[in-house]
Amino acid sequence: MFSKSTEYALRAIIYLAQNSDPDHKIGLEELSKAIGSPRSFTAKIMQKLTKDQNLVSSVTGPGGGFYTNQESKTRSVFSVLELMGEETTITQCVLGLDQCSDQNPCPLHSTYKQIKPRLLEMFQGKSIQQLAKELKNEKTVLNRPRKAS
Amino acid sequence: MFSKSTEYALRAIIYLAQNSDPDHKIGLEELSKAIGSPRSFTAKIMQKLTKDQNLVSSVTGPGGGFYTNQESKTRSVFSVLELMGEETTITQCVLGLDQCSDQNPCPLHSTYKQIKPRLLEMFQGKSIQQLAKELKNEKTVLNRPRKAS
DNA sequence: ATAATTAAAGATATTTTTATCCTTAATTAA
DNA sequence: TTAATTAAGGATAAAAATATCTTTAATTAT
Ligand code: FES
Ligand code: FES
Repeated sequence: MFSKSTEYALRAIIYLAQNSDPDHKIGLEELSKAIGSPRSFTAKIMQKLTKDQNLVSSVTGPGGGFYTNQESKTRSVFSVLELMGEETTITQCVLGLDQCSDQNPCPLHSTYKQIKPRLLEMFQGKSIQQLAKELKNEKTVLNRPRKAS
Repeated sequence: MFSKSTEYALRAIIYLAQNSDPDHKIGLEELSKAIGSPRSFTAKIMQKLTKDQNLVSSVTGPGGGFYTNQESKTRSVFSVLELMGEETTITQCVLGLDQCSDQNPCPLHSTYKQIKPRLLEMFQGKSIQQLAKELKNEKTVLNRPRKAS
């Protein structure tokens, strides 16, 4: 559904929401291993995420790393999608027409019209923190286990 | 949501379902203009679609072109997605984990679990012919109008 | 048979996405 | 102040997606 970059970004920020705070930062090494993403590529994505204030912060040097503060954890999952330029994945026309609207509907529009709001709600209605909590409570995972448990 | 290739494929097959039959074939020129896709690239996609029997047929030479027969029009939109290798776009884990299942759910799984069946139904429950009919009846479009009407 | 038309097939080209590596800058600890 | 650590930034590289062009094969009309 989303690009690898966005998948990594989502996994990374959820991991940080669960495991970091301003007093406990996570290094790139731990982070990329935890979410099962290529280290250097993840570095690039983190640079993008830290560009946007309010989402992910970082500090260089010993003891440094990436972290989320309390406020950033309240941001919606959708805000991550926006930052990664993936709103269109949900909002654009399924057949690729210039705009998805009731004005010039494609043949799939009337059906997609019913699903799109649910997809938006799925991401807009969930905060990063909520996902992190589910991770803790419901035994969900962020990495790619080779064998199912 | 889908790749350009898949978007073109869907638009093409819907156009053919509406405008072609074994006695009235559509040339690449008309087809690519009608759906607003790059001509040569569309040719490649059509080759893929004609490889699968039952979906799109073609004939070379004067009067030749692409067409759909009555049976192929009854196929589901999902069958096109399968042919284009896009089932995973819907079925795979939103966070990119190896598998999307209740076994090793990611933090978004419980929410996506409610939407995924609707997305599948959206494509499995619609035949190509149904979309072509909507195109005719409900004034839907397949190209990219520069100005909304 | 020959010429014209059309898709199939193959070769390339371009762009975007994904990924790695190397150098620099910031921070901390000794 | 020096050395160590860590992310930032820049330069490439590799792979995949998108796109174009040229040649070939099939079919039809003359
Ligand atoms: S116009 Fe195509 S999905 Fe809305
Ligand atoms: S496991 Fe992630 S969406 Fe199902």
